[in-house]
Amino acid sequence: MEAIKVFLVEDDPVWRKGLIDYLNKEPGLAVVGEAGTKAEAVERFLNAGADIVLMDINLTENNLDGIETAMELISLQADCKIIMLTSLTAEDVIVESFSAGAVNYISKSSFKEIPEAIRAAHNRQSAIHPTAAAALRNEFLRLKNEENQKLLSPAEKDILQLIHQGKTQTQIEQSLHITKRTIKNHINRILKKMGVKTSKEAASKASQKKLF
Amino acid sequence: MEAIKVFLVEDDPVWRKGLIDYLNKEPGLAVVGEAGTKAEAVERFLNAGADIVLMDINLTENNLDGIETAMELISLQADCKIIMLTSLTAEDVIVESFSAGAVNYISKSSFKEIPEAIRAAHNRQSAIHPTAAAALRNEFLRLKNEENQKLLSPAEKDILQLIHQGKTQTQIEQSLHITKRTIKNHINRILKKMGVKTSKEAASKASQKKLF
DNA sequence: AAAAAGTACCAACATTCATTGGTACCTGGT
DNA sequence: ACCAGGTACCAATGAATGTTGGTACTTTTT
Repeated sequence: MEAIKVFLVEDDPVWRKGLIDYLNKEPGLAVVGEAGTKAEAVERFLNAGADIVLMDINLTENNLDGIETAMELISLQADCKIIMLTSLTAEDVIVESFSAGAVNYISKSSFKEIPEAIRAAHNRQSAIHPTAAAALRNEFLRLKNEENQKLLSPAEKDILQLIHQGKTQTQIEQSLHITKRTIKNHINRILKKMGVKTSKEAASKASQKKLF
Repeated sequence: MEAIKVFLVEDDPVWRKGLIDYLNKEPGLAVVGEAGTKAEAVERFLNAGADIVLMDINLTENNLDGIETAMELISLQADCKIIMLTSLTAEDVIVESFSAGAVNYISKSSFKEIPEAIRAAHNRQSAIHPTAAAALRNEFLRLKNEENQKLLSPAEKDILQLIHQGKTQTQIEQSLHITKRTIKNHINRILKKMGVKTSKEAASKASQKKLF
Protein backbone atom coordinates (compact mmCIF):
# COMPACT_ATOMS: atom_id res chain seq x y z
CA MET A 1 0.00 0.00 0.00
CA GLU A 2 1.27 3.41 -0.91
CA ALA A 3 2.14 5.88 1.83
CA ILE A 4 -0.14 8.85 2.52
CA LYS A 5 1.59 11.93 1.10
CA VAL A 6 1.73 14.87 3.49
CA PHE A 7 2.47 18.50 2.66
CA LEU A 8 3.68 20.47 5.69
CA VAL A 9 3.28 24.22 6.14
CA GLU A 10 5.13 25.49 9.23
CA ASP A 11 7.24 28.60 9.68
CA ASP A 12 9.12 27.64 12.84
CA PRO A 13 12.23 25.69 11.66
CA VAL A 14 12.43 23.66 14.85
CA TRP A 15 8.85 22.44 14.64
CA ARG A 16 9.22 21.94 10.90
CA LYS A 17 12.24 19.68 11.18
CA GLY A 18 10.76 17.89 14.18
CA LEU A 19 7.44 17.20 12.47
CA ILE A 20 9.07 15.99 9.25
CA ASP A 21 11.26 13.53 11.12
CA TYR A 22 8.37 12.44 13.28
CA LEU A 23 5.93 11.88 10.41
CA ASN A 24 8.44 10.17 8.16
CA LYS A 25 9.11 7.63 10.90
CA GLU A 26 5.41 6.80 11.04
CA PRO A 27 4.52 3.76 8.95
CA GLY A 28 2.37 4.68 5.96
CA LEU A 29 3.13 8.39 6.08
CA ALA A 30 5.56 10.39 3.95
CA VAL A 31 6.21 14.13 3.88
CA VAL A 32 6.36 15.06 0.20
CA GLY A 33 6.64 18.83 0.50
CA GLU A 34 7.14 21.66 2.91
CA ALA A 35 6.73 25.42 3.11
CA GLY A 36 7.32 28.15 5.66
CA THR A 37 5.24 30.95 4.22
CA LYS A 38 1.98 31.45 2.37
CA ALA A 39 3.87 32.27 -0.83
CA GLU A 40 6.00 29.13 -0.62
CA ALA A 41 2.96 26.99 0.11
CA VAL A 42 1.04 28.30 -2.90
CA GLU A 43 4.09 27.92 -5.12
CA ARG A 44 5.01 24.35 -4.13
CA PHE A 45 1.66 22.77 -3.28
CA LEU A 46 0.46 21.50 -6.65
CA ASN A 47 3.85 19.99 -7.59
CA ALA A 48 4.01 18.10 -4.30
CA GLY A 49 0.90 16.06 -5.21
CA ALA A 50 0.00 15.59 -1.56
CA ASP A 51 -3.02 13.78 -0.10
CA ILE A 52 -3.12 15.77 3.13
CA VAL A 53 -1.92 19.20 4.19
CA LEU A 54 -0.76 19.86 7.74
CA MET A 55 -0.97 23.60 8.26
CA ASP A 56 0.27 25.74 11.12
CA ILE A 57 -2.12 28.64 11.72
CA ASN A 58 0.47 31.20 12.82
CA LEU A 59 2.86 31.44 9.91
CA THR A 60 4.04 34.78 11.21
CA GLU A 61 3.95 36.23 14.70
CA ASN A 62 0.43 37.23 15.81
CA ASN A 63 -1.07 36.40 12.46
CA LEU A 64 -3.66 33.91 11.28
CA ASP A 65 -2.35 33.68 7.74
CA GLY A 66 -2.51 29.89 7.88
CA ILE A 67 -6.27 30.24 7.44
CA GLU A 68 -5.80 32.40 4.35
CA THR A 69 -3.24 29.96 3.04
CA ALA A 70 -5.69 27.12 3.54
CA MET A 71 -8.26 28.95 1.43
CA GLU A 72 -5.66 29.58 -1.26
CA LEU A 73 -4.74 25.89 -1.44
CA ILE A 74 -8.40 24.94 -1.66
CA SER A 75 -8.88 27.34 -4.59
CA LEU A 76 -5.96 25.58 -6.25
CA GLN A 77 -7.32 22.11 -5.55
CA ALA A 78 -10.87 21.99 -4.27
CA ASP A 79 -10.72 18.54 -2.70
CA CYS A 80 -7.47 18.95 -0.74
CA LYS A 81 -7.73 17.87 2.88
CA ILE A 82 -6.24 20.33 5.33
CA ILE A 83 -5.59 19.68 9.00
CA MET A 84 -4.94 22.80 11.04
CA LEU A 85 -2.19 22.67 13.61
CA THR A 86 -1.94 25.27 16.36
CA SER A 87 -1.63 26.02 20.02
CA LEU A 88 -4.67 28.31 19.93
CA THR A 89 -7.97 27.13 21.36
CA ALA A 90 -10.02 30.29 20.76
CA GLU A 91 -13.42 29.29 19.41
CA ASP A 92 -13.44 31.88 16.64
CA VAL A 93 -10.12 30.65 15.27
CA ILE A 94 -11.41 27.08 15.26
CA VAL A 95 -14.60 28.14 13.52
CA GLU A 96 -12.69 30.21 10.96
CA SER A 97 -10.52 27.21 10.19
CA PHE A 98 -13.44 24.93 9.45
CA SER A 99 -15.12 27.72 7.57
CA ALA A 100 -12.04 27.99 5.38
CA GLY A 101 -12.49 24.31 4.59
CA ALA A 102 -10.24 22.49 7.05
CA VAL A 103 -11.25 18.93 7.88
CA ASN A 104 -9.70 18.86 11.34
CA TYR A 105 -8.02 20.97 13.99
CA ILE A 106 -5.32 19.69 16.31
CA SER A 107 -3.51 21.30 19.19
CA LYS A 108 0.28 21.22 19.01
CA SER A 109 0.22 19.96 22.57
CA SER A 110 -1.46 16.75 21.44
CA PHE A 111 0.88 16.22 18.50
CA LYS A 112 0.89 12.49 19.21
CA GLU A 113 -2.55 12.34 17.65
CA ILE A 114 -1.40 13.85 14.37
CA PRO A 115 -0.61 10.57 12.56
CA GLU A 116 -3.99 9.15 13.51
CA ALA A 117 -5.73 12.34 12.40
CA ILE A 118 -3.93 12.19 9.05
CA ARG A 119 -5.04 8.61 8.48
CA ALA A 120 -8.60 9.41 9.51
CA ALA A 121 -8.75 12.43 7.19
CA HIS A 122 -7.42 10.34 4.34
CA ASN A 123 -10.18 7.77 4.87
CA ARG A 124 -12.79 10.55 5.06
CA GLN A 125 -13.46 9.60 8.67
CA SER A 126 -13.25 13.03 10.13
CA ALA A 127 -12.88 12.25 13.85
CA ILE A 128 -12.84 15.85 14.98
CA HIS A 129 -11.03 16.54 18.22
CA PRO A 130 -13.11 17.32 21.31
CA THR A 131 -12.37 21.04 21.69
CA ALA A 132 -12.85 21.65 17.98
CA ALA A 133 -16.00 19.53 17.90
CA ALA A 134 -17.47 21.52 20.76
CA ALA A 135 -16.67 24.79 18.97
CA LEU A 136 -18.22 23.45 15.78
CA ARG A 137 -21.34 22.39 17.64
CA ASN A 138 -21.67 25.79 19.31
CA GLU A 139 -21.31 27.61 16.03
CA PHE A 140 -23.75 25.23 14.38
CA LEU A 141 -26.29 25.97 17.10
CA ARG A 142 -25.70 29.70 16.75
CA LEU A 143 -26.24 29.58 12.99
CA LYS A 144 -29.31 27.34 13.32
CA ASN A 145 -30.78 29.68 15.88
CA GLU A 146 -30.16 32.71 13.68
CA GLU A 147 -31.88 30.88 10.82
CA ASN A 148 -34.77 29.95 13.10
CA GLN A 149 -35.28 33.52 14.29
CA LYS A 150 -35.68 34.64 10.69
CA LEU A 151 -38.31 32.04 9.84
CA LEU A 152 -41.26 33.92 11.33
CA SER A 153 -42.07 37.61 10.95
CA PRO A 154 -42.79 39.74 14.06
CA ALA A 155 -46.55 39.63 13.53
CA GLU A 156 -46.45 35.87 13.03
CA LYS A 157 -44.48 35.46 16.25
CA ASP A 158 -46.99 37.55 18.19
CA ILE A 159 -49.88 35.45 17.01
CA LEU A 160 -48.09 32.19 17.70
CA GLN A 161 -47.32 33.35 21.22
CA LEU A 162 -51.00 33.97 21.91
CA ILE A 163 -52.01 30.64 20.40
CA HIS A 164 -49.44 29.00 22.65
CA GLN A 165 -51.16 30.66 25.60
CA GLY A 166 -54.32 28.87 24.52
CA LYS A 167 -56.18 31.85 23.03
CA THR A 168 -58.72 31.38 20.27
CA GLN A 169 -58.71 33.41 17.08
CA THR A 170 -61.57 35.52 18.43
CA GLN A 171 -59.55 36.34 21.55
CA ILE A 172 -56.46 37.20 19.49
CA GLU A 173 -58.64 39.49 17.39
CA GLN A 174 -59.33 41.49 20.54
CA SER A 175 -55.79 41.38 21.93
CA LEU A 176 -54.06 42.62 18.80
CA HIS A 177 -56.85 44.75 17.31
CA ILE A 178 -56.76 43.04 13.94
CA THR A 179 -59.51 41.13 12.14
CA LYS A 180 -59.91 37.38 12.15
CA ARG A 181 -59.14 37.42 8.44
CA THR A 182 -55.65 38.77 9.04
CA ILE A 183 -55.08 36.21 11.74
CA LYS A 184 -56.16 33.36 9.47
CA ASN A 185 -53.79 34.60 6.79
CA HIS A 186 -50.88 34.80 9.22
CA ILE A 187 -51.61 31.35 10.58
CA ASN A 188 -51.85 29.94 7.10
CA ARG A 189 -48.40 31.24 6.22
CA ILE A 190 -47.03 29.93 9.51
CA LEU A 191 -48.41 26.43 8.86
CA LYS A 192 -46.83 26.41 5.41
CA LYS A 193 -43.50 27.68 6.66
CA MET A 194 -43.34 25.17 9.49
CA GLY A 195 -44.81 22.22 7.63
CA VAL A 196 -47.46 21.41 10.23
CA LYS A 197 -51.23 21.03 10.01
CA THR A 198 -52.67 22.87 13.00
CA SER A 199 -51.87 26.06 14.82
CA LYS A 200 -51.51 24.18 18.13
CA GLU A 201 -48.77 22.06 16.60
CA ALA A 202 -47.10 25.15 15.23
CA ALA A 203 -47.23 26.88 18.59
CA SER A 204 -45.78 24.02 20.59
CA LYS A 205 -43.11 23.35 17.99
CA ALA A 206 -42.21 27.03 17.91
CA SER A 207 -41.93 27.10 21.66
CA GLN A 208 -39.65 24.04 21.70
CA LYS A 209 -37.41 25.38 18.97
CA LYS A 210 -37.44 28.87 20.50
CA LEU A 211 -38.79 30.41 17.33
CA PHE A 212 -40.28 33.41 19.15
CA MET B 1 -16.83 10.27 43.97
CA GLU B 2 -20.50 10.08 43.14
CA ALA B 3 -21.63 8.04 40.15
CA ILE B 4 -22.87 9.79 37.01
CA LYS B 5 -26.66 9.45 36.97
CA VAL B 6 -28.07 8.24 33.65
CA PHE B 7 -31.67 8.42 32.45
CA LEU B 8 -32.43 5.90 29.72
CA VAL B 9 -35.14 6.29 27.08
CA GLU B 10 -35.55 3.15 24.97
CA ASP B 11 -38.70 1.43 23.75
CA ASP B 12 -37.26 -1.98 22.89
CA PRO B 13 -37.41 -4.02 26.14
CA VAL B 14 -34.44 -6.17 25.15
CA TRP B 15 -32.14 -3.22 24.48
CA ARG B 16 -33.49 -1.47 27.56
CA LYS B 17 -32.70 -4.30 29.91
CA GLY B 18 -29.37 -4.93 28.23
CA LEU B 19 -28.27 -1.32 28.44
CA ILE B 20 -29.32 -0.93 32.06
CA ASP B 21 -27.35 -3.99 33.11
CA TYR B 22 -24.40 -2.94 30.99
CA LEU B 23 -24.25 0.63 32.29
CA ASN B 24 -24.80 -0.32 35.93
CA LYS B 25 -21.82 -2.65 35.73
CA GLU B 26 -19.63 0.25 34.54
CA PRO B 27 -17.74 1.90 37.38
CA GLY B 28 -18.94 5.43 38.05
CA LEU B 29 -22.22 5.06 36.16
CA ALA B 30 -25.71 4.46 37.53
CA VAL B 31 -29.02 4.27 35.70
CA VAL B 32 -31.44 6.31 37.82
CA GLY B 33 -34.48 6.25 35.57
CA GLU B 34 -35.94 4.74 32.44
CA ALA B 35 -38.74 5.29 29.97
CA GLY B 36 -40.10 3.60 26.87
CA THR B 37 -42.21 6.37 25.39
CA LYS B 38 -42.18 10.12 25.05
CA ALA B 39 -44.94 10.44 27.61
CA GLU B 40 -43.12 8.31 30.15
CA ALA B 41 -39.89 10.21 29.59
CA VAL B 42 -41.52 13.60 30.14
CA GLU B 43 -43.34 12.30 33.21
CA ARG B 44 -40.35 10.70 34.94
CA PHE B 45 -37.39 12.81 33.85
CA LEU B 46 -37.37 15.58 36.45
CA ASN B 47 -37.85 13.21 39.39
CA ALA B 48 -34.94 11.05 38.25
CA GLY B 49 -32.49 13.93 38.74
CA ALA B 50 -30.17 12.57 36.08
CA ASP B 51 -26.91 14.07 34.79
CA ILE B 52 -27.10 12.50 31.36
CA VAL B 53 -29.89 11.21 29.13
CA LEU B 54 -29.34 8.32 26.76
CA MET B 55 -32.08 8.54 24.15
CA ASP B 56 -33.07 6.10 21.44
CA ILE B 57 -34.25 7.99 18.36
CA ASN B 58 -36.86 5.47 17.20
CA LEU B 59 -39.23 5.17 20.11
CA THR B 60 -41.84 3.76 17.79
CA GLU B 61 -41.47 2.00 14.48
CA ASN B 62 -40.46 4.35 11.63
CA ASN B 63 -40.65 7.40 13.83
CA LEU B 64 -38.14 9.96 15.00
CA ASP B 65 -40.00 10.85 18.17
CA GLY B 66 -36.77 10.57 20.15
CA ILE B 67 -35.81 13.92 18.69
CA GLU B 68 -39.09 15.49 19.81
CA THR B 69 -38.66 13.89 23.21
CA ALA B 70 -35.19 15.39 23.47
CA MET B 71 -36.60 18.85 22.79
CA GLU B 72 -39.27 18.28 25.42
CA LEU B 73 -36.72 17.30 28.05
CA ILE B 74 -34.64 20.36 27.21
CA SER B 75 -37.66 22.62 27.68
CA LEU B 76 -38.08 20.98 31.09
CA GLN B 77 -34.41 21.39 32.03
CA ALA B 78 -32.40 23.58 29.69
CA ASP B 79 -28.95 22.28 30.62
CA CYS B 80 -29.68 18.54 30.39
CA LYS B 81 -27.14 16.60 28.37
CA ILE B 82 -28.65 14.23 25.87
CA ILE B 83 -26.80 11.55 23.95
CA MET B 84 -28.70 10.15 20.99
CA LEU B 85 -28.56 6.43 20.41
CA THR B 86 -29.57 4.94 17.10
CA SER B 87 -28.71 2.69 14.23
CA LEU B 88 -29.46 5.42 11.69
CA THR B 89 -26.63 7.24 9.97
CA ALA B 90 -28.69 9.54 7.74
CA GLU B 91 -27.15 13.00 7.83
CA ASP B 92 -30.42 14.82 8.30
CA VAL B 93 -31.31 12.75 11.35
CA ILE B 94 -27.91 13.48 12.86
CA VAL B 95 -28.27 17.18 12.13
CA GLU B 96 -31.79 17.23 13.55
CA SER B 97 -30.52 15.61 16.73
CA PHE B 98 -27.85 18.22 17.32
CA SER B 99 -30.29 20.91 16.34
CA ALA B 100 -32.64 19.63 19.01
CA GLY B 101 -29.81 20.12 21.50
CA ALA B 102 -28.13 16.72 21.76
CA VAL B 103 -24.49 16.77 22.79
CA ASN B 104 -23.54 13.54 21.04
CA TYR B 105 -24.79 10.86 18.68
CA ILE B 106 -23.77 7.21 18.92
CA SER B 107 -24.52 4.27 16.72
CA LYS B 108 -25.98 1.24 18.48
CA SER B 109 -23.38 -0.84 16.70
CA SER B 110 -20.61 0.89 18.63
CA PHE B 111 -22.35 0.57 21.97
CA LYS B 112 -19.03 -0.17 23.63
CA GLU B 113 -18.23 3.52 23.36
CA ILE B 114 -21.32 4.57 25.28
CA PRO B 115 -19.75 4.65 28.76
CA GLU B 116 -16.87 6.77 27.50
CA ALA B 117 -19.27 9.11 25.71
CA ILE B 118 -21.30 9.50 28.89
CA ARG B 119 -18.21 10.42 30.87
CA ALA B 120 -17.03 12.84 28.19
CA ALA B 121 -20.43 14.53 28.02
CA HIS B 122 -20.49 14.85 31.78
CA ASN B 123 -17.09 16.59 31.73
CA ARG B 124 -18.25 18.88 28.90
CA GLN B 125 -15.68 17.30 26.62
CA SER B 126 -17.94 16.59 23.71
CA ALA B 127 -15.84 14.14 21.70
CA ILE B 128 -18.31 13.79 18.87
CA HIS B 129 -18.20 10.55 16.95
CA PRO B 130 -16.71 10.58 13.43
CA THR B 131 -19.88 10.10 11.37
CA ALA B 132 -21.75 12.63 13.44
CA ALA B 133 -18.84 15.06 13.36
CA ALA B 134 -18.69 14.84 9.58
CA ALA B 135 -22.42 15.51 9.33
CA LEU B 136 -22.10 18.44 11.70
CA ARG B 137 -19.24 19.85 9.66
CA ASN B 138 -21.20 19.50 6.42
CA GLU B 139 -24.21 21.24 7.85
CA PHE B 140 -22.00 23.95 9.33
CA LEU B 141 -20.49 24.56 5.90
CA ARG B 142 -23.94 24.62 4.31
CA LEU B 143 -25.19 27.20 6.80
CA LYS B 144 -22.02 29.29 6.51
CA ASN B 145 -22.34 29.24 2.76
CA GLU B 146 -25.98 30.32 2.90
CA GLU B 147 -24.95 33.18 5.17
CA ASN B 148 -22.12 34.11 2.81
CA GLN B 149 -24.40 34.22 -0.22
CA LYS B 150 -26.55 36.81 1.51
CA LEU B 151 -23.66 39.16 2.26
CA LEU B 152 -23.51 40.75 -1.19
CA SER B 153 -26.42 41.99 -3.30
CA PRO B 154 -26.77 40.83 -6.94
CA ALA B 155 -25.37 44.07 -8.35
CA GLU B 156 -22.44 43.95 -5.96
CA LYS B 157 -21.69 40.37 -6.99
CA ASP B 158 -21.72 41.31 -10.68
CA ILE B 159 -19.23 44.09 -10.15
CA LEU B 160 -16.96 41.97 -7.97
CA GLN B 161 -16.95 39.28 -10.66
CA LEU B 162 -15.73 41.75 -13.26
CA ILE B 163 -13.09 43.17 -10.92
CA HIS B 164 -11.91 39.63 -10.31
CA GLN B 165 -11.53 39.24 -14.08
CA GLY B 166 -9.16 42.21 -13.93
CA LYS B 167 -11.49 44.83 -15.42
CA THR B 168 -11.10 48.50 -14.52
CA GLN B 169 -13.98 50.68 -13.40
CA THR B 170 -14.08 52.23 -16.88
CA GLN B 171 -14.44 48.80 -18.46
CA ILE B 172 -17.14 47.78 -15.99
CA GLU B 173 -18.96 51.00 -16.86
CA GLN B 174 -19.22 49.76 -20.43
CA SER B 175 -20.04 46.12 -19.58
CA LEU B 176 -22.92 46.86 -17.24
CA HIS B 177 -24.15 50.15 -18.75
CA ILE B 178 -23.98 52.02 -15.45
CA THR B 179 -21.94 55.09 -14.56
CA LYS B 180 -18.60 55.05 -12.75
CA ARG B 181 -20.32 56.78 -9.84
CA THR B 182 -22.65 53.85 -9.27
CA ILE B 183 -19.72 51.47 -9.47
CA LYS B 184 -17.74 53.45 -6.92
CA ASN B 185 -20.71 53.42 -4.58
CA HIS B 186 -21.18 49.68 -4.91
CA ILE B 187 -17.49 49.05 -4.37
CA ASN B 188 -17.49 51.28 -1.32
CA ARG B 189 -20.29 49.33 0.27
CA ILE B 190 -18.54 46.06 -0.62
CA LEU B 191 -15.31 47.19 1.05
CA LYS B 192 -17.18 48.13 4.21
CA LYS B 193 -19.14 44.88 4.28
CA MET B 194 -16.04 42.76 3.77
CA GLY B 195 -13.67 44.79 5.91
CA VAL B 196 -10.97 45.14 3.27
CA LYS B 197 -9.24 48.18 1.78
CA THR B 198 -9.09 47.58 -1.96
CA SER B 199 -11.41 46.11 -4.55
CA LYS B 200 -8.76 43.60 -5.61
CA GLU B 201 -8.62 42.24 -2.08
CA ALA B 202 -12.40 42.09 -2.00
CA ALA B 203 -12.53 40.23 -5.31
CA SER B 204 -9.97 37.60 -4.41
CA LYS B 205 -11.45 37.11 -0.96
CA ALA B 206 -14.90 36.79 -2.48
CA SER B 207 -13.64 34.24 -4.95
CA GLN B 208 -11.97 32.19 -2.21
CA LYS B 209 -15.02 32.25 0.02
CA LYS B 210 -17.33 31.65 -2.96
CA LEU B 211 -19.31 34.80 -2.24
CA PHE B 212 -20.54 35.11 -5.82
C1' DA C 1 0.57 65.68 -13.81
C1' DA C 2 -2.93 62.47 -15.17
C1' DA C 3 -5.56 58.39 -14.46
C1' DA C 4 -7.52 55.21 -11.45
C1' DA C 5 -9.22 54.14 -7.14
C1' DG C 6 -11.34 55.35 -2.87
C1' DT C 7 -14.06 58.40 0.82
C1' DA C 8 -18.16 60.70 2.46
C1' DC C 9 -22.21 62.24 1.94
C1' DC C 10 -27.08 62.69 -0.34
C1' DA C 11 -31.29 61.37 -3.10
C1' DA C 12 -34.68 59.29 -6.44
C1' DC C 13 -36.52 55.09 -7.78
C1' DA C 14 -37.48 50.05 -7.80
C1' DT C 15 -38.11 45.83 -5.67
C1' DT C 16 -39.09 42.86 -2.10
C1' DC C 17 -41.37 41.54 2.03
C1' DA C 18 -44.58 42.37 5.93
C1' DT C 19 -48.97 43.65 7.32
C1' DT C 20 -53.63 44.09 6.92
C1' DG C 21 -57.97 42.90 5.06
C1' DG C 22 -61.01 41.07 1.47
C1' DT C 23 -64.17 37.07 -1.00
C1' DA C 24 -65.39 32.39 -1.12
C1' DC C 25 -65.23 27.84 0.28
C1' DC C 26 -64.33 23.40 3.09
C1' DT C 27 -64.07 20.53 7.44
C1' DG C 28 -64.90 18.69 12.06
C1' DG C 29 -67.25 18.96 16.27
C1' DT C 30 -71.49 20.14 19.15
C1' DA D 1 -77.31 24.28 11.57
C1' DC D 2 -73.58 26.69 13.77
C1' DC D 3 -68.94 27.89 14.97
C1' DA D 4 -64.04 27.45 15.09
C1' DG D 5 -60.43 26.42 12.39
C1' DG D 6 -58.43 25.83 7.92
C1' DT D 7 -57.68 26.49 2.57
C1' DA D 8 -56.96 29.26 -1.58
C1' DC D 9 -56.82 33.02 -3.68
C1' DC D 10 -56.36 38.41 -4.31
C1' DA D 11 -54.90 43.32 -3.15
C1' DA D 12 -53.60 47.86 -0.90
C1' DT D 13 -50.37 49.87 2.08
C1' DG D 14 -45.89 50.52 4.42
C1' DA D 15 -41.17 49.51 5.64
C1' DA D 16 -36.72 47.88 4.41
C1' DT D 17 -33.38 47.09 1.13
C1' DG D 18 -31.26 47.45 -3.41
C1' DT D 19 -30.01 50.18 -7.36
C1' DT D 20 -28.63 54.07 -9.64
C1' DG D 21 -26.52 58.49 -9.94
C1' DG D 22 -25.15 62.99 -8.02
C1' DT D 23 -21.43 66.63 -5.74
C1' DA D 24 -17.08 67.18 -3.81
C1' DC D 25 -12.80 65.67 -2.21
C1' DT D 26 -8.49 62.61 -1.07
C1' DT D 27 -5.20 58.95 -2.03
C1' DT D 28 -2.59 55.90 -4.83
C1' DT D 29 -0.47 54.42 -8.95
C1' DT D 30 1.80 55.15 -13.22
